[in-house]
Amino acid sequence: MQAKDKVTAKTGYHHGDLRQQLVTATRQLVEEKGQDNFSVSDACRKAGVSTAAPYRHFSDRQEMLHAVALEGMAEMKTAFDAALEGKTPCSKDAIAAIGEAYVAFAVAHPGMFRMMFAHHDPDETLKTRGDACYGVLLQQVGGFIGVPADAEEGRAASFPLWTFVHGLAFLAIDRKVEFADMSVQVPQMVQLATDRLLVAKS
Amino acid sequence: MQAKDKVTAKTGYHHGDLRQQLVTATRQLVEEKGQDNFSVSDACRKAGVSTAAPYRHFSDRQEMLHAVALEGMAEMKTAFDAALEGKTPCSKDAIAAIGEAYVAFAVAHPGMFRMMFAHHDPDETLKTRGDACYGVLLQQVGGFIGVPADAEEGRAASFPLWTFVHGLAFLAIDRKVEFADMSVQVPQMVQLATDRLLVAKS
DNA sequence: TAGCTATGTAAGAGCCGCTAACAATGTTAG
DNA sequence: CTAACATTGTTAGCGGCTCTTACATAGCTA
Repeated sequence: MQAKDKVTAKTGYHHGDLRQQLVTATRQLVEEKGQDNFSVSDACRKAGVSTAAPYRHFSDRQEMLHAVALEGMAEMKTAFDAALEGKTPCSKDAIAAIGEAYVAFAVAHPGMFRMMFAHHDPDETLKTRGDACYGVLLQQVGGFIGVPADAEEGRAASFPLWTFVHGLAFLAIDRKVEFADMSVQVPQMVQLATDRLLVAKS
Repeated sequence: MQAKDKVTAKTGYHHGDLRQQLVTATRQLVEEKGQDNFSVSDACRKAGVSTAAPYRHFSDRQEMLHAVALEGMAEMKTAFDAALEGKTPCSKDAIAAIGEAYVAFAVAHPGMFRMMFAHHDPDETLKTRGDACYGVLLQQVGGFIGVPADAEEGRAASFPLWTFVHGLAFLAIDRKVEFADMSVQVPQMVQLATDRLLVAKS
């Protein structure tokens, strides 16, 4: 690979999979430099195409960033499912594991995580994928307290947990708290919050 | 006032208080359009000066945004002090009032609030003012559980509360949760979390 | 009032987002 | 097989942005 950091080499005039390559490039740049300092031109240089090429696949710069948010939300769902493996379903342990995975995901992909939750006006797809993530928690909590996954009672019990790990995630990635050993202290915090906040009746 | 939205009229060649006027303009624009869509040129138009003028007072665009974050952090401290008035010092009620004020501040000034917590590399002043805000909570919690305001035990008891309201604030301003009546439900949530999370021994 | 410092403007370099016109390639109907 | 069309790339360029340089104006002080 001659050019540093090219996402892939171009094979000919047509690219094959430019859209996904641009998403990947955007994602890398967002993590490296933050979404404020990301430029479409940067992504084009990484993908090895002209600066006009992205507009065949995205309506504007914002939509490129949005595509990264979508990708992130899908990956977080996968991370949640993985976190549950080996846990007793609907146990407090399983529920805490989701919270730990949430913060771990944010810390591993801070730029992408921020975009997943930035308020973009009209986006049903992102909301749907977000609901799928939240659904993993709802199901475990519902089972734990003995109500259907979509019951209002389950939502009331789940929301404080989400709120807590969401706050912890942002404090961690914005460096408002310094953990001596994040891989120890974050799970501790999450387990403490789960113990305190998770009760059948809210 | 002829030009729409001018922050103040210019009196002559020299301005008098351009720095503060630019901060105010920046703040207004950040709230209206978000920090991504804020431009130095916009702020100049609002202040009625040339686009080169800000660079006599700020090193770059980022520093203008930073000045807004500083202003916000000072105002949040004031809001905390105001929230404590009429409350029994070091009561659970007082502690919950700080949390409610935290979320209310974020909802009232979402653009500024986001900047107050965006991770900017080397900024001691912002951290100091942030510590002053956190100090209000630490003092109340310390008093509640009966330890000095700077005791490690007080920090351990306060941090989960901060984490929770921080998460609630971001979920609210990013519209990830829709409250039927925010002025009712947010205090309920905060009081619930305070009850559950605030115990003497962590 | 002369000189110094502070703070404004004008002009422009360089980058970016995005568009319009065009070119190369892939696809499909006859 | 080929002509027509759809797709997806390029080149060139407009307008706007950040920030710098050189200069102009105004307030302060000796």
